[in-house]
Amino acid sequence: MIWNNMTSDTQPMPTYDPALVGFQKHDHENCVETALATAEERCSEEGLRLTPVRRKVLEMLLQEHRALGAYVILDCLREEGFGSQPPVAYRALDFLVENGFVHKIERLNAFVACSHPGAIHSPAFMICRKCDAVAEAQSAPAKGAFGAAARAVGFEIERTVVEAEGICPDCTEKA
Amino acid sequence: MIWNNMTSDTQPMPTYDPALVGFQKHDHENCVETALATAEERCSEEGLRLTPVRRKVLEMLLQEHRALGAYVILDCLREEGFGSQPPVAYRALDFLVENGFVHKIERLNAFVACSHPGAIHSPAFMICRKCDAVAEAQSAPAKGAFGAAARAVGFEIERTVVEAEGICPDCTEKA
DNA sequence: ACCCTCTATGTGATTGTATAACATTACGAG
DNA sequence: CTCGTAATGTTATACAATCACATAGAGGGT
Repeated sequence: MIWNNMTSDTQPMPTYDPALVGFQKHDHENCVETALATAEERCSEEGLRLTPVRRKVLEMLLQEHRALGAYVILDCLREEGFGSQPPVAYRALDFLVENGFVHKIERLNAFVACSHPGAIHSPAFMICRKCDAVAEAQSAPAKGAFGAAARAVGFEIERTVVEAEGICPDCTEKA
Repeated sequence: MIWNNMTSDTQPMPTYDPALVGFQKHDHENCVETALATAEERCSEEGLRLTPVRRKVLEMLLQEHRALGAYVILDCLREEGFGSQPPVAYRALDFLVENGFVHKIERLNAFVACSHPGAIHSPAFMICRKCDAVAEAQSAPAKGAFGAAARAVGFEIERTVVEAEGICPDCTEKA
């Protein structure tokens, strides 16, 4: 169990604890495994093919629990013996995003594993500008004043991007 | 229109009417001039310097009334005799965004002139996926359920990106 | 088994987006 | 005028995304 071992230095570069999701501690080891299992189950149910490349990308994003750029992902794929050209990563990401396993963070041009896959949801994100941690939450922008404005002018909303930038509780504490 | 001043390259003429802002008709000629005048006034009031490059970029974005990529802007600057390297465009855009004259549309990696400069506001956008038209509206995501979720976990929101993708009234009519 | 088709992968090349680093110029305050 | 700062110019490069085309596999139907 990693989740009460804050001093773990196995991850060199980011001063970021993968056991912190949604800015809260959890059993990281377990969550990766169960998420992968769930994904596999859902794919076989719906006739989707969670191929090795796609599975590897999803695993990586679950493992890191933060937003990764496409080229970081590509580097990792290369090291694992997969194709090394950008389309390899982008195609896997396209599949995962289309089927709700992964979200794209537009603000960062990066990708993050979905926190509650399966459930139909329009996600919203909180992005810490200090440590780059990303937490997923729910949003319903079409329900509020913005949705009313859209209806008023006759704009038909299909999808919304909601991303808040700020300081996460962890970085607030440190300051 | 600017796209007629450009060299006869392969840029497709947008099937988009600049007199349609916020998906509604308006006096385009007039709005560009007054917006530029207002910007100049505000700059001299606040000690900001609306230099030739910055002014040109703002004028271009007002003229087009749609989201333009940084390199389209850069091309135009080059033709007007300004520097031709990316930082020239990006620095001007940084200035305009920082001071609220222009917004960045994260979803498109593009920039659009602000519809109500001066007023403090957290903008929200509607982006038509057919014609790429962009309309600006107001949002207050921190007021709703999302804001509550942020407060609950101790995340301090500084800025939010709200962008809705869908079909604008004009394109709905045509279909 | 076979062929067929559709999906997925692999690869090279290219285009678009953005920033780092450093030199130079313009401007204002003292 | 001189100095410090802001703005511009330029080279180079990193990162993001797509195009085009070739190859490999998985499944279905005969």
